[in-house]
Amino acid sequence: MSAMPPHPQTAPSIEPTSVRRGRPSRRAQIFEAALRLFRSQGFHATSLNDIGAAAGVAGTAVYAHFSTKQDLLAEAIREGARRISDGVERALAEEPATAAEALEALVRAYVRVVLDDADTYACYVLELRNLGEDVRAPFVRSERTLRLLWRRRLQAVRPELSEDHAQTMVQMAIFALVALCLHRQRLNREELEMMAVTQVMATLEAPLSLSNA
Amino acid sequence: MSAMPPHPQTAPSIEPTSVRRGRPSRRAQIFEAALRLFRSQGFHATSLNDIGAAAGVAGTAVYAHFSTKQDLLAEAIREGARRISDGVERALAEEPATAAEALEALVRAYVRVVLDDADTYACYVLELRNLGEDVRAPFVRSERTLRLLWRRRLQAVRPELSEDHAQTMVQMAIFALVALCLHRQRLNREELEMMAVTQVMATLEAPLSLSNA
DNA sequence: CGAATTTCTGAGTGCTCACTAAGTTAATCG
DNA sequence: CGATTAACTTAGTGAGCACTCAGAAATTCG
Repeated sequence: MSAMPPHPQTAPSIEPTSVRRGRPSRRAQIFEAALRLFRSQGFHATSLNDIGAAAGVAGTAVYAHFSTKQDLLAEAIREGARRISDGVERALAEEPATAAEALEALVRAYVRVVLDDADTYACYVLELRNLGEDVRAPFVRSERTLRLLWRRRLQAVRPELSEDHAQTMVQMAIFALVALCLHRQRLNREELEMMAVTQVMATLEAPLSLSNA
Repeated sequence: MSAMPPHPQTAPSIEPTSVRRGRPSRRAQIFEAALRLFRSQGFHATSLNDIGAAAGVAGTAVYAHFSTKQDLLAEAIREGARRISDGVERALAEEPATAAEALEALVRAYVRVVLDDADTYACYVLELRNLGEDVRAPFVRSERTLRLLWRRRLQAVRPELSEDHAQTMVQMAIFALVALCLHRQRLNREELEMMAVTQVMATLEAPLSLSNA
């Protein structure tokens, strides 16, 4: 049915400003510093001076590139949404043979975003509530659409699941991935991706009742 | 070996104040309101006026029961640590027959805390970083001890796992549970406990490499 | 090089918020 | 009931913060 949740806003993407001679522009430096701080300390515990200092400028220099602190967060979250959306879109294009493979493609798409853009994804998940209602709403909607996609693919594999069960399982699965972008893991990228996909798939495919000794 | 991580501080527990005629004391009302707000908005986004209002008093009335806003959070987290600790202690006392049962007892202990004290546990996990270094340190230590316990019990079931793999799996498992205390689920308590234990056990017992089609 | 524009700085400004102080209401108890 | 104490309120206070502004560097470009 629905192809993809639309991007909440057609983002100016990360680089509307002049790209200086080579290396990362100030804007990008500030943006990444902010992401890092938002993830490690949280939005409200991070001041503009903190961000400026981490990017090597005075706090007020941020205003040359972003209109407001919330705008900085909004752009971070927009970026997170974009990456998830892109990843999922690619997963949707795969046309897998079985329902299980379809689900796995989705899981893998998420895992890759989480591992490759840990700061971004952490903000996307944990700091969304700090956006003003108006800015937040479209992201919440697109999140809902994504979770619906997860649920459908899960229910395709396991038709016996109720909506509520599937919903809860999806939430647990997605949150298990959040663990990977909060504290850095000691495993290398390859191992992590493999393992994360496997673990999450195991969660989703587990029978509902205990079957052990 | 080590029986249990010691409670970071011998807490005054929730009720040192006079218990008024029946019903919850003001202190408890304030404490619960704070927990609820800390979970839903985060520590820094919650003002003392918010807390007071939610408890039916003026913001400054909080100071009659708690010395500082941080102290309120500290007590919330202390309570979370205490409940986890108690639950785990009870799980340790079970003397299960197999390693898998031992692991499951641990998982179940966590699930019960998460489901029964959602607000408390959410604060414990997500707001710990907002405590000052000095207050935070003992909690971080006891957390480390608990994760070590998880890892040992997991490795008892699956000796082939490396430390790093086991560590990451434990983090994912624990975080999957956090999903349950953030947004309220529509399933009833019974179903949730059953399902959560099953899902987490499935994660932990899944083979490391993909085995599907 | 010189002018135009962007980037950055440091000194503000006003607001919010944690916390204090002083006085009032409510509860406890002899 | 009257006195003592705890609980609460209203009105502050000071600090920190997001954000503004005017000018200084730095960069771009003719």
